[in-house]
Amino acid sequence: MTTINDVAKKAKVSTATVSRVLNNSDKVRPATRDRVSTIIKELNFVPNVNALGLQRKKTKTVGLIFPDASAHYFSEIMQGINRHLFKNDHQILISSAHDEEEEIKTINGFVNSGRIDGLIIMMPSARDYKGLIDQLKNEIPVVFIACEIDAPYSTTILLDNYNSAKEMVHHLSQLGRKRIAFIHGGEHNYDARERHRGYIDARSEYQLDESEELEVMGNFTEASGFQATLALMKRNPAPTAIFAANDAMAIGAIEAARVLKLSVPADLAIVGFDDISLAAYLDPALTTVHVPLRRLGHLAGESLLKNMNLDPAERTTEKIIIPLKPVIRRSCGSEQESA
Amino acid sequence: MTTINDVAKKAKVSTATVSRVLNNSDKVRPATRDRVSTIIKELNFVPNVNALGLQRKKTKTVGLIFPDASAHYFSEIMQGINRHLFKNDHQILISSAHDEEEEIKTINGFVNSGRIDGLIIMMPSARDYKGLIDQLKNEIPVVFIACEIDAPYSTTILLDNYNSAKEMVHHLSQLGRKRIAFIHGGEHNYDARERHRGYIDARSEYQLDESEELEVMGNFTEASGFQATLALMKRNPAPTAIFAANDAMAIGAIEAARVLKLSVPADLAIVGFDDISLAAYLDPALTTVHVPLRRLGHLAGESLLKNMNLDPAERTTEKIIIPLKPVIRRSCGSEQESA
DNA sequence: TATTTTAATGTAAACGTTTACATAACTTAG
DNA sequence: CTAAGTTATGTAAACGTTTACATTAAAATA
Repeated sequence: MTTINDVAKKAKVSTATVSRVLNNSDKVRPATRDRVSTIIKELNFVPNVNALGLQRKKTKTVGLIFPDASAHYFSEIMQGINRHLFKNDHQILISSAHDEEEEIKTINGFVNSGRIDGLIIMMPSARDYKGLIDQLKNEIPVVFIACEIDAPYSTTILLDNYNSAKEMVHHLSQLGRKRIAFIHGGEHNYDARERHRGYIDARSEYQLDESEELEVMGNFTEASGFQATLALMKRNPAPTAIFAANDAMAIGAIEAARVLKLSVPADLAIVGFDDISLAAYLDPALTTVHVPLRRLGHLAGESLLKNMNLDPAERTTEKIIIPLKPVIRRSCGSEQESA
Repeated sequence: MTTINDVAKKAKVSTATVSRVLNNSDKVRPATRDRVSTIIKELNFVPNVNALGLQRKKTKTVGLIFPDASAHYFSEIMQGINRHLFKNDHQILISSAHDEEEEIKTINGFVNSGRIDGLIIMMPSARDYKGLIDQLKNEIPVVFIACEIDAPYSTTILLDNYNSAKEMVHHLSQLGRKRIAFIHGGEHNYDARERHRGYIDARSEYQLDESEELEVMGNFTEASGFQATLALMKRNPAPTAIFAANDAMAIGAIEAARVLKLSVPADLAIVGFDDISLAAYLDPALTTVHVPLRRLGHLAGESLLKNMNLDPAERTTEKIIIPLKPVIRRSCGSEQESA
């Protein structure tokens, strides 16, 4: 590996001068600058990041902590983050942890080792983060994605799950469905809980059937949506619509309806949440809520970078809520069809 | 940020002793060790990675270069890699690049900046990597995933696309389909090309219709599968089966069949490739080829780590080909049904 | 041309670790 | 109790940068 010393020697200047050329700071005589630049290219010299990090206390790297489930969700968001950071010459260090304890350890390591300048935490299952937040406070800027955390001096980006869920239930009720079941995504998932909350509130607001047996727990997989639907259709009276907390479960629900020889949407309306790319290609095309994952990622990257360039004292506590749009297709039994 | 100096001072020892405790190397008197350890915990001291990297010339970090498309594919593989590396206390630095030039620059930066100890390159579209390989040679160990590269002293992990595609075509022909169309995934994608090659060879081997108009180009999206199918069904005579190079396009094909009022599989058999999680929940359930993405990632991580622990001189050129298994469901018109 | 001012370059310390080598503190043996 | 042998600890250089400060070279002025 070639170092700044090799360059300096070959160019017959001091390392200071090479450094100045590299950072095109100060005044360097054009002739010298050219000579040094040529040699840098000649030797394919790239400054050692460890030395840089040590000296500057900045690494141009941001950490990204994510859950080891929900692959689809995750990778889209990450692409959004990455694209923005890449443009701004920053790298991403990723880590996924199983449980909360492991996670806190990881974060601690990231932050205190001088490895990163900023952190994005995507942990829908996060609950008790007291210790963590104290850690972070004033160390480096943090962006939380879909976490229920009141951390001062950080950014939190949330989806407007609650209102969209309400809206979806409202839409179903307008279509005459009064007995709407809900397949939950998991108690420990923030998005799932919010969607559920929207469902519950909408039921009472729009005077729908509020019986408890219309709610069943799933885990965001097709299989769980399938099982949940089989269970739900044994209720008496059976639901006339099913709202699954994500598209995967809705797909399982559609398959279950097929097995039960129920026509969707005639006998049973089914709607999902997420708007995965193939939702439009299902039979029937799935009514769902569109979630702009790439944009979410982009916002996260942008907000983080902005805060990284700010004095700790200037940082603010920010909460960004991304509004979501229902996408009406056939599976809800609606006449209209949107793009 | 607390440093080894703070610890040393507080424990009234030299930094050397603290270092020895940290690396539990050498002999340190138990009493001293305890005292130092206590203070390390007390101060929540984490060694600075930049200083470590500078000194040790190892960063416990591996780079991961991936394409900015194929989110699903990518994130599963990454999870596989991550899980293995996390266990072995290594971090992952990711980067995705748009074009080849940008990519080579990224790799160059990664490698020559002392940022990483190993590199995993996932670039199905990679073609001409001469310059790159020369770069890498003997610098750090590399694993290529789904790249058509003959790089000495590195590991290449490939899917057995070719044989599985052949097998799938064979299966269709056994079911009496003689006019099998193919929806290509993209000329610049290694996996897509290999699947196509398998299709072509199978056609001639099993004496099927070899007309060129049975091949159409797609781009791995549902929409392209949809369009491709509409086009294919205008052929005269029309194909009796469609082999899509991935599941997303197969889903588009199924939707197209629906629009054309064709029954699948009765009028038209449709098969895909990948076995995404919802393939089993489609109507009809999709016959496809299962690709063990997590395992692929795991293998990549394992192989890389192994090579990182080897002397450059001891490294070998390795090529791992992962065999794939067809998953027979309803969409091909087969009687049998597999798990 | 000699002197002052300004611009370019060099020197060396600092960042936070590890580690070879030097030294100090114990043990053990005589 | 001293000398020799161990074992534990300390000192300081090294890793590859940046940068404050010192120095030298060039330009401007008298």
